[in-house]
Order: sequence, then structure tokens, then C-alpha cells
Amino acid sequence: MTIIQLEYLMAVANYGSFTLAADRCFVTQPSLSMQIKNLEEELGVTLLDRSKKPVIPTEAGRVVLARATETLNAFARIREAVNEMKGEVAGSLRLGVIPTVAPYLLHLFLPSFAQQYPGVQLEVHEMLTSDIVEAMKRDLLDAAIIAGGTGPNDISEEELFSDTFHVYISPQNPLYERVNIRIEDIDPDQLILLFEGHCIRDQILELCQQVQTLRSPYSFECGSLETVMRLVDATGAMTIVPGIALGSMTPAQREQVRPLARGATSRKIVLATRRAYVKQSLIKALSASIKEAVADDLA
Amino acid sequence: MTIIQLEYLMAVANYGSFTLAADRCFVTQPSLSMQIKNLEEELGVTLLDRSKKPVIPTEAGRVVLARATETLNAFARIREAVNEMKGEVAGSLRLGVIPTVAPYLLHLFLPSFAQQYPGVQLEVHEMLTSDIVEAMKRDLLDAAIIAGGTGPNDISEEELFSDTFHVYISPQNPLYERVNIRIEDIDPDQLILLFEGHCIRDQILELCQQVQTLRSPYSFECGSLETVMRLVDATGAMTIVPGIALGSMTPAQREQVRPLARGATSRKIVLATRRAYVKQSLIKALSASIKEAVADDLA
DNA sequence: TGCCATTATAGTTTATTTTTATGATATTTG
DNA sequence: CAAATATCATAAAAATAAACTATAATGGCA
Repeated sequence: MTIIQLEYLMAVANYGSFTLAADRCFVTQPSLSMQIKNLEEELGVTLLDRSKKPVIPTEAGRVVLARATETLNAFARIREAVNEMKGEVAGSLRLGVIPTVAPYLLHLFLPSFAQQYPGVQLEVHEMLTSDIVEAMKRDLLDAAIIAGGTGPNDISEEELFSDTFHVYISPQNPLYERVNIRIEDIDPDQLILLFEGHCIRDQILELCQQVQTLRSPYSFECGSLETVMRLVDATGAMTIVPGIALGSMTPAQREQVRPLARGATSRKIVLATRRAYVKQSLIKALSASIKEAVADDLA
Repeated sequence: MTIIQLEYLMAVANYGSFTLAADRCFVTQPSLSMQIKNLEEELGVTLLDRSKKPVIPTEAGRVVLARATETLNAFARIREAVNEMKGEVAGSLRLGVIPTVAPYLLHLFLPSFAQQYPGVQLEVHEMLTSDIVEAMKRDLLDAAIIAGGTGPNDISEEELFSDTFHVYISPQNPLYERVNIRIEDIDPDQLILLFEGHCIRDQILELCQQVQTLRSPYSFECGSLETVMRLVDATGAMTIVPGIALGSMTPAQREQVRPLARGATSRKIVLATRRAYVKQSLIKALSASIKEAVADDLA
């Protein structure tokens, strides 16, 4: 039994396929198959049910996987502890970022982070919250930037900054002249939102106490805020945008932004990690970098 | 970084010597030295201070060792979990047994245990409590049979049986005709005990409220109860023997045994293991075997 | 300083792991 | 239903890693 065998086993369990797992482990499929076979022989049990597609662990496999996860975490912590002792921040970090944050935040901290920590290989994936949660469970992501409270309990959150909601409104809209807009003033039929899956959509609906699925005539499959804003302009409607997006708007777009009256109209943006995760020093560095970048941007 | 490297590192830390550690790992010294060197190179830190005799871990070494212990425990638990799932009790178990129990207990359970669990390789070491505690700390023993309450807190105890103290008295002694003997009747100068280090000595002294070191004319360096009993016979003195020893006495010796009056004149014999230790299924099997054997012996 | 014990290094052998090539099996699709 | 495709297993060769033997360097101690 070796660490590599455990890693291969976890990869197969995560990807549901020997071939794909081998790819991701940067070895050929026979190498991986052999190691899994050796592990099964040594333990005297079948760990994976190859008859199913995707390949799933047997009962024994699940037991071993649970222990293997602990072992691999403890193993990774060794290197982690040494790095921390040396004061080095190094390694790779796979980061998921939700689409309503990514375009407005990444450019703020990525360059300075990369410069400050040349030993860190940061891999950013723009993903919806649900995909992020799934990926973290399957150990395909080390951390993620999501809205606070939208993930499950076994993911711990560290607040990065608070993000206030604003109204982006078409000049043709009757409410355009208002200095600020109250939630009660918003006509749900005039509100264009991102398609389902974006957590900001749910947060806004909750804010408007429109818990049921909104079906406005303009409920297009808008994948980005930019698209939503263009659609707002074209239709005379409005939308709600996160404060983080304001910094990346053109002066003309900025003219169309109105503050939302009343408190509690904001979301917390957090750095989410699996509890008891190992790359603590990297995550600490990343968190500090982002907070600093956001503070600088506001100033 | 491999599991083997971590095992080698732990071995050197435990034995304080590359050569000895290599011996115990069943490899040659250069093999072990190479692996340690590779580990140090990969982590980029020196783990062992070779200038000291015995070799001691550096600060980085201590950090790595702490994590490595966790990793190796988690690693061992994988096999453990599989064995438990298969209902198999297999593996090796290094057991320490105190000298006042070993000669009277081992033959009771060892044969039936070996027969019932052919997959278990049991290695028994007769050792004093202090040596047992030290050996368990250094992971040279998996479990031990000791008197309850004589070990440190980080060792957990499971009671195996209660062992009542008796008086073994020379026929020449004035108290020989008594049916039972009270503690107060015992003349400390007539009491022969095992040499210091045997926990039973301390327990008896405490019983007799003779906390100070007893200095009878017969305070020889008696290493075994058998020797003490012969000395008792030769000098007309007496000693205190554990009940477990009665079963192995000759009929003539048995004649010289008197019960000790008053309660609380017994010790608990326990199976001690490091907390959070891994070989749970083996230890459970051993414990059950011993309890059964002791019960059978009394019947 | 020289001896003894201990660890490090070099070169060789052995063992293990990986790869390439290919075969077997199951699933999908025309 | 059969051909095509995808996926995992197996076999032999190549590459890599680990072990051994022999020997050199080092470090304490008389």
C-alpha cells in the first residue's frame, strides 16, 4: 500500500473512470489500473465496481476512501507545515469564482498576488455556486470565492468584503430620475435577472420577496451581467448589480446606477474552503491579498 | 515523499541512531540514510541533527515527525478498517507485560489466542511498567498488560480482571498458623519484596502505609516472585503475592498462602493502549481472549 | 593523534513502476 | 443485429527507484 495507490483510487472515485483518472494523474491508464489492482490484492477486497458506469466504489471502497482521504490530508499537511515553518508560500491552488464576482475582482488582486507569491500556481475557474460545491466535494477545487451562506455546512467561509446591491436602470425607465430606488418601487416585470443558478438571482428575488420563480417577458438566459445591462438598456427595464461591478463600468453605465434604499441590501463575498483543509498558508495569503486589493480599489 | 521515508524518519527519531533504525526497519544503513536524505532534500530542510549522540530531530524534524505520526496512524487505519469490515483479525501486535503478571497469565490465554486468531503475530515482551510506558511512547509497543493507574494519562486502560493480594508466609514464621493475616499484623522487617521498579512493590508499600523506602535485611534484588518465595522459605519471612500467581504454585507453596484480611487489597490488571491507537480489532480480540481465559481458570 | 563508532557516498544489482501495444468486454448506434 | 466505439485488463519492454556491498568521511573519546 502506497500513497500513490491511494491517490489513484481517489482519482477514480472522483472522476468515475479509470481513463480519465489516469489522465488527471498524468499517467497512462494501465499504470493506474495496475496500482489499483495491486491495492485491491494487498487489501484482499474489491474497491471499485467496474461494471457500473461511471465506475463507483464498492462498500469496502467507500470505507477505504474515507480513510484514504484522512491519510492524504495528513500527508499533505506535512509539506504544509514545513512550508509554514520556512515562511514560504508555495504550491498550487485551484480556485473557483462565481461569475458575478470573477470579472470585477480577479484583475484587482491577481497581478499583485502573482508578483508577491511567485511560488504559487493559481488556477482560476469561473463556475456557478452549485458546480463549485460539487467540485470542492470531489477535491477538484481547493477554495472558492462565493457569496456567504450559499454553500453547505461542511465548507467554512472567511469574509473577504461586503458587496452592496445597486440598481442599474434604463434612461427610458420612469424611475430613472429618482436619486435612489426603494425595493418596493421595483416592478418585478421590469426586472431582468441572470438565469437560474446564479446565486445573486436568488438573493435578489428574496430581497424583493418574490420567492416564486419570476417569469418576466425578458427572462432570457443571461449568463453575464454585461448582457443583462445591455438588455436593460434595450428594453427600458432595470436590474440589480453588485457593488463590485461598479468599478468596471463605463462612465455612461455608472450614470445609470442608483443606490438601493434601506439596509441589508448586500451580500457577503467569502473565501470558502473545505473544513480541515490543508493548504492553509496559501489560503491565508490569498485572503490577505484579496482584502488588500479590495480596500485599495475603494480608496 | 513516501510512506517509507516517513517510517524511516520515525525509526531514527525513536532509536536515536541511523544504524539501529535501519536494523529495525530490516534494511541496510545506506538505504535508510539515502531515503532520509531524499526526504530532507524534497522538503528543503534538515530534519535530523547528526552531530548529537543520540541523533535528535531538528525543530523542523519535530514538526514533520508530529505530522508524520498522524499520517502513519491514518495510513495504518486503512488496513485496520478493511480487516474490521472483513471480520478478520490479523496483523502483528507487540505486547508488553509486567513481570508479576507475565508468568502466571500468558500460558492461560496464549495457546487458545494463537489458535483462534492464526493471522495474528503476537510478540510478548516482559518489561517493567516504566519501560513499557517509555516503549509505548516511542511506538515500540502496541499494547501492554499493566496494573491499573500506574501509567500516564495519555494511555487508555481497559480492565481485564481484578487481582487480589495474598500473603505467602514461611512455615517458620510465627504468623504461619493464622487462617488469615491482617495488614497491621505484618512486620515490615519480615516482608520481602521485589526490587524497585516493580509496581506491585509500590502498591504493597502503600497498602502497608510504608511509603518510605523499606530497608529490611532481606531487601535483595529479587527480580521474580519465585525468587522472593524461595527467600521467604529460607528466612522465615513473608511476602505478598498476587492472586494470579496462585494458580501456578505447587501444592506445597499453596499451603503457605493466607488471605489478606480487609478490603481494597487488590490491583486491577488492565490492557493499556495509546489513545487513538489503530490496531483496535486486534486489541479487542486480545482483551476478550484474556478475560475468557482468566474466567475459565477461576472456574 | 589514533582508534572506534557512526554516517555518507559510489557503483552495482534488484525490484518496482511506467509505458507501449494489444486483447477482452460492454455499450452505443446505424 | 452487427459494426463501431469506449473502457478496462493483460503482457512484455523500458525507465525509474530502491536496495545492497564496499568504502570513504566524520566525529567523539582515550
